[in-house]
This record gives sequence, structure tokens and C-alpha cells, in this order.
Amino acid sequence: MAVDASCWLHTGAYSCAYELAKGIPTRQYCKFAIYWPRYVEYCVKRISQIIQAGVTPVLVFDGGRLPMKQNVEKARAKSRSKNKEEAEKLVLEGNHDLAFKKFAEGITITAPMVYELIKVCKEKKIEFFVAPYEADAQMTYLYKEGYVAAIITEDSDLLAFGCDRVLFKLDNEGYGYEINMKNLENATELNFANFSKDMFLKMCILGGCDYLPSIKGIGLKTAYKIVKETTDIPEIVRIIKRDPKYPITQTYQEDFTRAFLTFKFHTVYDFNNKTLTPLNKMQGTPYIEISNFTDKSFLGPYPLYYQ
DNA sequence: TTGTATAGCTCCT
DNA sequence: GCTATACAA
Repeated sequence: MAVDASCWLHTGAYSCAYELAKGIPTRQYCKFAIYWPRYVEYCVKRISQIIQAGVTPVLVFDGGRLPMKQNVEKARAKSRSKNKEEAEKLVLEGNHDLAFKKFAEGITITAPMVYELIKVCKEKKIEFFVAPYEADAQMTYLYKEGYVAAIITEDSDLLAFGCDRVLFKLDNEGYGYEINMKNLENATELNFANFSKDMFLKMCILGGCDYLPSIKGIGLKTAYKIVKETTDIPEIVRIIKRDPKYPITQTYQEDFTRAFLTFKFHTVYDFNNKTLTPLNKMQGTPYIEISNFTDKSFLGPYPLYYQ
């Protein structure tokens, strides 16, 4: 199974949020045992657990930053530093409980922290990949290629990327939820019969994703209804424009298309050919859509797509 | 039905 | 980071 390494690093970092914020080492020392930083200890524990359960883990790390996500990442970084500042104040006030929570909210997983876990993977011969860009896309690729049976994560983006089998909320006892997209048509609240993967993705983007903020007044239910009416992007935008209650930017159709293509053509590592490849190889509509953009740098510094 | 605000949670002992 | 809940529009 592919494991979203960032999730475990983040949860592990929670256990030493204060030390990380203050730059205090979290590694224990003992003559007779090797200790890793506390956030790595947590990851190692989780890895051992799933190995014991008979699962071979493949850790996947986030890689380069995507230009599409810059706004989201800037906002997150700002909120994290604000939380750290607030935490410092709370420590001075003696409110240690709330301070810990603020420090926890201010957790940043840095590259050196990631590397600590990568070193452990090398020592313990645990397979891992560093995604060219987002781990979500890389894990989806591993699933689509049949290299992993499922994905362990907390991030619902995996479903938008088109991955069928995702395990959420996996706890220490090995309990969790499996979302299997093959059961989507059995959903009772909404009828997903004859709903394609692309329709599902377009619904997700309309409802708001990391690559495009949602329109005020449009949540998942409305997004579902719109996509049910038409799957054509210009037509979707026309439907939204028809209703004056939805505030929509001039560039929305372009922005929507860029978000859609960022999911479809996300650059991933092709482990068979040791090269980079788009997550989906296809001709037809998506290619026509991407050919409308002279600047394809939103797919990353070296955009890949099929002609 | 949706947005916003609010509060609670991840760790470990 | 995610999730649940209440309440207003």
C-alpha cells in the first residue's frame, strides 16, 4: 500500500510541536538503542504496525511546489506563523495547554525533517518515492499502474485524482475507513449512476479545491447538479453566469480549465522507465483544452502533456 | 443548501 | 491539517 508520508510526519510532529517550534532536539539518547527524532519514531511505529499486518508499505513524499498552489500555500504559511506568535504569547501568560494547541497548529514539515524519515527508509529497506510534485498524484499513479493495492492517507484529494481505493482514518489498532469509488453508484444521498471520473473531478473542482477557490454559494450539492446537467466546461461556466447570485471572476473558465488539467496532467515519476510522465496519457478533449494555453507552466517548471 | 464561526482532535503518559 | 456542530442568510 502507498502511504502518504506527510500525513504521518504531521501527526508525528504533533507529539513534539513545542520542541519543533523552539528548535529543541527531540531525539533521545541511549547507549543500547538508536533513537530517531520523535516525529520519526512515530512514523517508524506506524510502518512496523502495517508490516506486522502483512502489508508492504511504499512511502510517498511530497516533492516540488506547484505554481497552482502558491496562493493556498502562502495562506497556510501565514496562518502557521500567526499561530506560532500566538503560542509564544500564551507561554508567557502561563497558558500552556492552549499554547501547545497553537504550536501544533503552527507545525511546518521542513525538508530536513522529511530527510530524517527518508534515511530511516533507506536503513530499513522500506521502499519510498519522492513525488516530482504532489504525493497525491504520485500515489494515484502507483495505484493506477497496479503497483499498490490501496492508499493510506487523510487527504480526500486522492478521490478527485481518480484513485479508487483509499484508506482514511487508519488508527493504531488498524481500524479505518475504506472508500472504494467502485461503490460510488451505491450512494444513497446523490445518484452517481452514469457519473464518469471526469464528472466527479469537475464536481470536486466546482466545490472548491486547492487549485481553485470555490464560488460563494456553490457547495458540493450545487456542483453535483451543475455537472449532472452538462460536463462541458464552457457550458458549466455559462450555467453559473446565468444566475446573478453567483459572483464569478472574468477568468473563471480559464482558471477552472487550468485546475482540471492540473489534476489530469500532474507530473509523476514513472518507475518503470525512470522518467517523468503525465498522470494520465490521453488524447481528445483534454488535449484540445490544454492546447488553448500558450503558457503551460502551471503544470510545473517542466510541463508534460501528450500531443 | 451553503457559508461562517467555533470548538475539538492528532501525540504521549 | 481534518471533522462536527450551530446558526444565519
